[in-house]
Amino acid sequence: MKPANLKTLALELNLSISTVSKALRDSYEISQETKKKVTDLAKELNYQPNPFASGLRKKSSKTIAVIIPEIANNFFTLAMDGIQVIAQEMGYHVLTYLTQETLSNEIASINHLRSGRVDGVLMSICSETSNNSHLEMLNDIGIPVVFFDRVCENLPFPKVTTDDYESAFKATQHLIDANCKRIAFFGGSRHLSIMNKRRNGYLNALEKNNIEADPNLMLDFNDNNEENLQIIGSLLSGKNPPDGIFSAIEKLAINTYEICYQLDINIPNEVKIISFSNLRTASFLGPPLTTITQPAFEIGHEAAAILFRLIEKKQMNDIPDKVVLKSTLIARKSTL
Amino acid sequence: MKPANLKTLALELNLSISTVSKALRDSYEISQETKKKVTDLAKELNYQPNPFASGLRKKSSKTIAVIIPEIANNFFTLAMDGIQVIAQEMGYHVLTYLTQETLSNEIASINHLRSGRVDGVLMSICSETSNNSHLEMLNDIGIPVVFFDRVCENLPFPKVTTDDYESAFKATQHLIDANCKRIAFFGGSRHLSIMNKRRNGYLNALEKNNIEADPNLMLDFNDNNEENLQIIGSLLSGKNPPDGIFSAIEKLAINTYEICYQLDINIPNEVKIISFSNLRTASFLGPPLTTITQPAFEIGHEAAAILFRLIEKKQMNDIPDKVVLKSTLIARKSTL
DNA sequence: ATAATTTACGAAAACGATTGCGGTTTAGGT
DNA sequence: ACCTAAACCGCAATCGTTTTCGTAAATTAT
Repeated sequence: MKPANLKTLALELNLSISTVSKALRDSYEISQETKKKVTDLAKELNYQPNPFASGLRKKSSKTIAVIIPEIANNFFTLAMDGIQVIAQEMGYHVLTYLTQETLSNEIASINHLRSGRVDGVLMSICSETSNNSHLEMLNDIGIPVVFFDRVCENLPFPKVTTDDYESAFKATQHLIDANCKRIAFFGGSRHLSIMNKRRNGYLNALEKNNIEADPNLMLDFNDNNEENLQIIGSLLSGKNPPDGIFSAIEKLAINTYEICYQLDINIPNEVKIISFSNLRTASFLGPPLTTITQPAFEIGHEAAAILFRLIEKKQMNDIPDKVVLKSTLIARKSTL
Repeated sequence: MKPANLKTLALELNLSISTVSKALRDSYEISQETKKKVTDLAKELNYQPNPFASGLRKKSSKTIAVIIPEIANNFFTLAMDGIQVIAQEMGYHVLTYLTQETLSNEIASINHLRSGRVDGVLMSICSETSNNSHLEMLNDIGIPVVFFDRVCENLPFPKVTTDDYESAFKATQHLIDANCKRIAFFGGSRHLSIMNKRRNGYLNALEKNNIEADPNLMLDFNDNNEENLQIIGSLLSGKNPPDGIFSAIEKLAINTYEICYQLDINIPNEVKIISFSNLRTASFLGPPLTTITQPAFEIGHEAAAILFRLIEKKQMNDIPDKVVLKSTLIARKSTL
């Protein structure tokens, strides 16, 4: 059964297509009487405007794109939830693109958006993104963009993040306060500004406590899980292992648990662990994991809220350049 | 900067719009020479066909919709990953709609699809969905649909699920083998066929072992987390508590852990737990949780694969009515 | 009663890509 | 030299909606 269109309605009501269109959009040019007849019939036939036709004509799609590295990740899942909630409220549709931490995918995704498919973009860059010529293209296109979490610092788009530096500082201080002497940092790609901020927070906390940073304890991990397990394994089973670990990535904390279980290393007695994490089961791990928990839902929600303001060009005056939402340190047994 | 369109290319090359269009679509009517000139320029100007224009004309959008109850759920997240991977491969875009377990949202989402916005739909129904007049509408529209996990049995769409009955049977048998005498079943909405299958697997396993089912031990939960915690709490702290729990829903198992921590109930000594779950940290919980793990990624991937076959009308002969992928029982300490 | 508005609607041109059809050129056959 | 057919390309309609503009009728003002 073909869906009803303006022509159908117009024919049925002996009106012109343009009148029907205007009636549905509540134009002042149309009488109340006619409007009622039109909207009634539209409801009866369950008329939905063809999004391609109106998109073509109006050059707006009521659709946004979300470009993220991965979805099977508690942070991004929660952020996505925050995005979806407000998008649904505002009557927007959400297209998702996963880059799988791969630059070529990121470029391909952005290329899809050149054609006006979406009215705006929410984005968290992938770990391979070092130069940003493809991101500058977003600027050329002139489409509203808001970065969240993994932002690109030197681009003129609003950014929603958490207080990475401060949180990392606190996390490290927390380990120091727990009497750790050799604190390792588990980080990710050096291309990501959030990683550098977290690393700096770690370094400055060490410095403030007159602890010399040991390069052997600062590890950068990539996306290869097997390799990461090996690296952690050899660190923990080697000589001079750390007695505290600050993981900037949730996955690495879980990997560490796995290795500790394998090597029968006691957490927190032999090594304490704190990690950036949105794991809902952090409290029920063996032992419960001390976490820095980002307000992931709120980050997504806020980023989307800003994007919609940009798209609808309302309150353009108070569009913030940066929004920083605070993470919370939740102390649990893994650092006791 | 406006994106290039056919007119731009045609003007630049002194060709007609139709020639350019045909050249890009590799039509036999166009000479190799011209094709090369056109594709070269298209690449140079980074031409992307306007999706609204071609969607309007061709009545196809290269887009699919995924309608799921929630995204902050390990199963759906992984399924989503499986869907995205194949969609990206096939050059399709993915629109996501979350119903938040609410029927009205489900109806609203489906209504959005009446207008040809998408070429196909992947769907897992929400727990409030009892009657399915709105789903039958999908049939009227004539759009390809594939159900996964939470399927609607009496609709003529392909369904991808796991072996819910058998897995539930095995799970219950596993508890019986672990010497549990009073085994509780934690389920969800009775509207969902997968819940009924899991409940039946539980009941039949009891029956086969000559254990009489105790209605007080069969609990149906809704989406209210606080309430659920209370119910579990009063069950476990009441008289005649269960010595084994089979949870058909991951969230309820986590809730149970929370209550056990609160009430200082020892798992597995006082109560053993097994749960349907895609928790990546199941092995590291205190104690590690015995799980029935669904092949979530594969379910999403397979459902999407079938949908694309339907959309592209290829191999229509061997479109399966049902695909059942097996879950695996992974025994861990919570049932030791 | 006539002029000036206002109200209510329709005609038609966009938006950009696709495609059937018709037309022109070129090559090949006789 | 003429004819045929293949190769190559452009015209124009089409998809459904939006929007500008024009205009008749109804209302108000003079």
